[in-house]
Formats: sequence, C-alpha cells, structure tokens
Amino acid sequence: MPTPTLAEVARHAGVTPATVSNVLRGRGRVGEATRERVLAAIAALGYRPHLPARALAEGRAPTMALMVPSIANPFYPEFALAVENALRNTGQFLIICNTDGDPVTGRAYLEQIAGTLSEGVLVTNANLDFDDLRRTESRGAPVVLCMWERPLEPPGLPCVAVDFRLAGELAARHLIELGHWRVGAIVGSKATGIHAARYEGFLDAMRAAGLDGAAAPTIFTPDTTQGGYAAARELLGRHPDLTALFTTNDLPALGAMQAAADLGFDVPRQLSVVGITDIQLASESRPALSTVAVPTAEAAGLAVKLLRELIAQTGRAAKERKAPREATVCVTSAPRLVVRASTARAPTA
Amino acid sequence: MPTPTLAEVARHAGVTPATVSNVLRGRGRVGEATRERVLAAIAALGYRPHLPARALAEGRAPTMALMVPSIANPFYPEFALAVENALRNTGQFLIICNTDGDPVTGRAYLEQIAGTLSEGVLVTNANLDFDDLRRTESRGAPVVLCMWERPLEPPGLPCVAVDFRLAGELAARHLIELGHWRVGAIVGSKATGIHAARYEGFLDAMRAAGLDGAAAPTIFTPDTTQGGYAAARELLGRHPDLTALFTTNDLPALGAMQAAADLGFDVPRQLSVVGITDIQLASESRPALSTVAVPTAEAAGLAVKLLRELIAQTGRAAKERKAPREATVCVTSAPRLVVRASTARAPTA
DNA sequence: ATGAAAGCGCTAACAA
DNA sequence: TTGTTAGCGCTTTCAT
Repeated sequence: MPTPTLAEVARHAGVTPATVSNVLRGRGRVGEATRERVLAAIAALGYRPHLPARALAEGRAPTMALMVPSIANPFYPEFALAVENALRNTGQFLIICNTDGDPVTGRAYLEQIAGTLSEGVLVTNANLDFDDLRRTESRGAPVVLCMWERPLEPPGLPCVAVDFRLAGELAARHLIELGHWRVGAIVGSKATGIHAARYEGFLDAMRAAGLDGAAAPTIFTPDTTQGGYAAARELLGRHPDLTALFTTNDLPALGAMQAAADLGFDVPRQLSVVGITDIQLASESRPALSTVAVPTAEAAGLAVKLLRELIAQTGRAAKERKAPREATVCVTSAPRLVVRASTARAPTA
Repeated sequence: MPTPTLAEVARHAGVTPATVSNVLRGRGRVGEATRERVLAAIAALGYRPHLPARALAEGRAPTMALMVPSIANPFYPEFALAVENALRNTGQFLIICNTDGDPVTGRAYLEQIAGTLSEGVLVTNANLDFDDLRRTESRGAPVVLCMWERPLEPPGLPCVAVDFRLAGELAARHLIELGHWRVGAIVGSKATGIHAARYEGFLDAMRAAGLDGAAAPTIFTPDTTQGGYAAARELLGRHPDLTALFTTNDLPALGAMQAAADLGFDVPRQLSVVGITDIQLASESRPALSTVAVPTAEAAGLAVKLLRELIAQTGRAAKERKAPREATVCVTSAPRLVVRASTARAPTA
C-alpha cells in the first residue's frame, strides 16, 4: 500500500483536505473533536506528507545544496556533516554536489537545482564562477560562500568569513617562537589563489620577527596530500638546511610529513611541520600534526543560518525584499593554535 | 526575475504548455517550425524546468537517499562520491542522511523522505532496523543494501554483496605466507556483528595453514581508528610476542599502526599490520598500509543500477509489478590483496 | 469551526 | 501537429 494522500486521510476522518492540512500545520482554528478524529485517521493510515507537493504549494523547495569540489577530500565531509546537522529539524534536506573543481559541472548543478529542487546554495571552494553564482542569486536562490578567507575584503556575495590570514600568522609565529628561521613554505594554491591570505599571514609573522619571509623558499602546489608531498620533496631536496615547513593546509602538511619520512627526516627533531585547519586526520597522523584549528563547524552553522535568513527575505513569503547587502557577512570566532607532535624547538646548528 | 514557468514560455512562443512540454521531452510529434520557436522562447527566457513539479506530475521523486552512519567516517565519502557519479545525468540528485548509527534517526529520515522526496534508498551500515526498511519498501520506495558482507546468505532485501569472508582470508593468508603464526586479530564489530564474515575468513586461512586461529588473541572493538588503537595497545601489551595484527577494516588498522608507533614497535620490521577495504588513507599512511582492496566504486555503481531497476518495476510506470525477489542480489568482483609497506616477513625468533 | 475552490508548475491522455 | 482537460498532493484565501 503506497503512502496515503492527505485527501484520503480527510475522507477517512470525514472532513475536507483543508481541515487536515490545518491540523497538520496548526493553522486556522480546528475543533478539538475533529482534530482528534483527524489525528486518529493520520495514525491509522500511516499518513506522511509529500514533501515536494508541499513545497510546490508553498512556493519553497525541499532541500539545500552544498557545492564541494569532491566529498572525498577529507575536509568536506566534516563540513557537510556540520551542515547536515544544522539542517536537521528544519524540514529540509541536504543535496551534495561534487563539482570536481570544474566550473562547468558546477554550473550544470546550479542550472538544474538552484531555486527548484534547492531553495538555497552553500558554496565551498568548489571553483565556481562568480557570475554563475550571481545569476543564481538573481533567479531567486540565495547563495552563501562558506569559507571566505578575508573577513576584511568581502567578495560581494553573502559569506561566512574565517580569518585565515591570522591562521597563517599563528602558524608561522609558532614556528618562530620555537627558534626556527630557515623555514620553507608550501602554499596550496596559485600565488594569487585561495590560500594567499594564509601565506600573507606567514609573511607578516616573519616580518614582525625581523625575518625576511619573502626570501623563504616557497612552493605553490595543489592543495592535496600529493601536492604537499611533492612540494616537500622538492623543498627539502633544494634546501636540506630547512628546519621547518609552513603549510597553508593540513592535507599538504600531512603529505609533507610523509615526504619527510620517506626522505629520512625525523619529524619533529630535525624538521617541524605545521598545518592549518585541524581536520580529523591531523590528530590521527604519527607524529600528530601541529596545526591552527579553524572553526569549521561554527562556520557551517553560521552559513546555514545566514542562508535561511536570506531565504526569508527573498522568498515568496518576504513582505518586502530589502537590500540585504548589509548583514551578509558572518565572521567566525578566531583560529587558534593546536600544538601537537610535529613541531619542536629548532635544532641548534 | 525569478525563473519563468513553462506556461510563460508557452505564451511567449504562442503555443500551449503541452506543446512546450512535448518539445522539452521529445514526446509527441511537434512541427519543426514550432519546435524552433519554442526552443527560442526557452533560451530567451532562460527557462529551467521545476524539478519537484515535474516529479510530482510524473509520480516520481527527484532524489535518491544515501543512509550513512556518518559522512565524516572516511569510507563513506568515497562511497558517496561514487554514488553521486553514478547518479549524475540520471536527473536525480543525492541526499545524504547521517544516521549517527542511531536507528531512531534513521527511521526519522525514512519516514520523512522515502517515497516522497526520495524515490529510493541506498543503505550502508547505518545500523537501520530491517523492519523499518521493509516498511519503507512496502510503501513503494525500493531499498538497496550497499555492502552486504555475505554473498551466499542474502538478507532478504535487495543488496549488492561483497565477499568479505574472502577478503579476510586473503589478508590472513598474506600474513601466513610471510611466515607469521603468532598473529593477533582486531575485529571492528561485536563477535556476531557486521565484520564476522571477515573474521571467519581469517579463521579459515589459519585453519588451512594448520594453525589454531581460534587461539589467536582477538579483540572486538568499535570500527574506528580509536577502536583499533585501543585494541592494539591491549593486544600488544598482553602479548608482546605477536608478530602481526590482522584487522577487519582499514581504520582500525591505521589506529593499530599508531598504537604500534606509540609503543615503539617498528612496523613492519617487528610487527606487520594488514587491513581490509583500501580506503584512500591506506596508501597515505606511513608506512603505507597493506590491505585487501574491496571494489567499493563498483559496488556503488551496482547499487544505483539495482535501485533504478527496482524502481522501474515498482513505480507508477511499471506495467505489472513482478516479484523481484530473484535478481535482487548483485555480487561485485572479488577483493584483492594490495601489498604495501606495513607487512613484511616475520622476524625469525 | 469547517468547506469549497483555486492554484503551485508540470505531464499525460485524449480530442480536434 | 497542436490544444483541451485533468490531475499529481498539498496549501490557502475566502465563504459559509
């Protein structure tokens, strides 16, 4: 027996669909007696509301979309879990869109589901075209950038920002305080790419310590374990005297540690490695990775909150769509250093 | 300007909605001239079909649901990615349901979306109640168990089965062939739990080698890195003469390697460790984990395929719903051993 | 307090 | 070849 419809419940209870709908949503006045009868019918028939139909009638959409480059990249599942938790009990569900880092794939998703299946879109560094995102917005589906890296330079789209420059600075400062001054940098993006702010933080810290950060051996590489691995090999090969590696993300940091292990470097005795983010893996590696923890779960929660607010202002329900350009930037709490086993005092030359 | 409706496109093209619908789906004959006009109108207005409305009219649902205990557990994102890839271009999207291993949470998801938002349900070891699943089925939403561990003992629900007993046997045989005979076992479930078949494979291999597997020190522990870590510490503490650890899953294996490292054991020189599954992390650990690779991507593809077939037989479209009890068990190709750096010849006593 | 009716955006017979 | 008419399951005025 397929799920009964609201109409069948109504018939069973001897009322009209409107009444059933009313008891279901607590709208309109309903007599105590009939309410009970309706509730009984619902229970008896095992009625469950048809979400798409309800959404259609309400002019809403039953899901939110989360755009990620690849859910298999260890950062995103953690983020997705937090998003899903935030969504729980809102009556909306989470659709995962893997863009593969390809703007065309990303656009295809937006075209298909934004505003129809999904009421709003959460975007992580999925390499989407900003024009596509703005078009999505203008079609009525709010967009929130989930991990914007520069709180002071909003992107012109609603976002939740994390102070990644500070994260970079904290990581570098940690190294410096341990006495390191020959430190290499592994940046998980192009020079002007997504990790630039983190690298700037590194440079700031070096400068503050009277060191010439710009002279530090630096490699720009893909933001992956493999990228970090390759970069570390190259860095360590060319500059065997380095005592520490600054890395803009945990995955490359983990890769760098593997490279160090394969090269016979003792981490942290001969070489310190520090990352940024504090994904789960960071505490599970051996040696455990020292890193700068970033409030990802908090960011996920804020992103969902912001998205829902934007929807409330935009949707059919909105009285007047006020220009929301104001409060569309949330900033998370600050990153903080987590010292584990991959960093130690610089070896005295 | 919110997305235009099909009716607006029709008006713009000077035809009726039915005609637009026809050109959109290639049904019914449409004159070449009008088709062009309609296409032009679609392009001009930037029309995009409203997925829930379409699904409602078609009597389908616009998504598939994937039930996982936690998307943050490293195995599931890999599986989810494969599922999403298999779904791509089917016009359906993937909803992630984290059950947290809690049957009640799982039931809540099924109640809400199975058959309404989601046309079918893919289930991994999310610890769901089989009665709930059967009820879901009987309400018209097909269910597929995605990683059934015993091809020879189907569960009474459609499933794709992986020969995990064989996986366990291969892992154990590998150890035996390397000359290990004092091997401990770490099982990532209760004795009668999900990993029992893998453990049986271990016992089979031991027996075949004339060893008393039942006498092997064994610990049943949660299927996590931490579980493996704790189990290995205990095992190694009580039996410091063990030369190898058999593990029913990669995560506990990785945990066991960490424990070994913390205890000062040299892996693989003093201690070999082998896992099962071959998740990405397995090749990224140091030493890289020897393991038995299981065809997860293949399983994901088969699961989606099977689910779609079941839907085709069940849906409103089905001519006659034939009893599908027959072909509802897919078996993947066999697991295979992947030797990496965590296993070596047993040290000669 | 309840019912009647229209409509959300789309599809699918069936007519013309 | 195209248009007409219902209807998918639900919500929501507006009457009664």
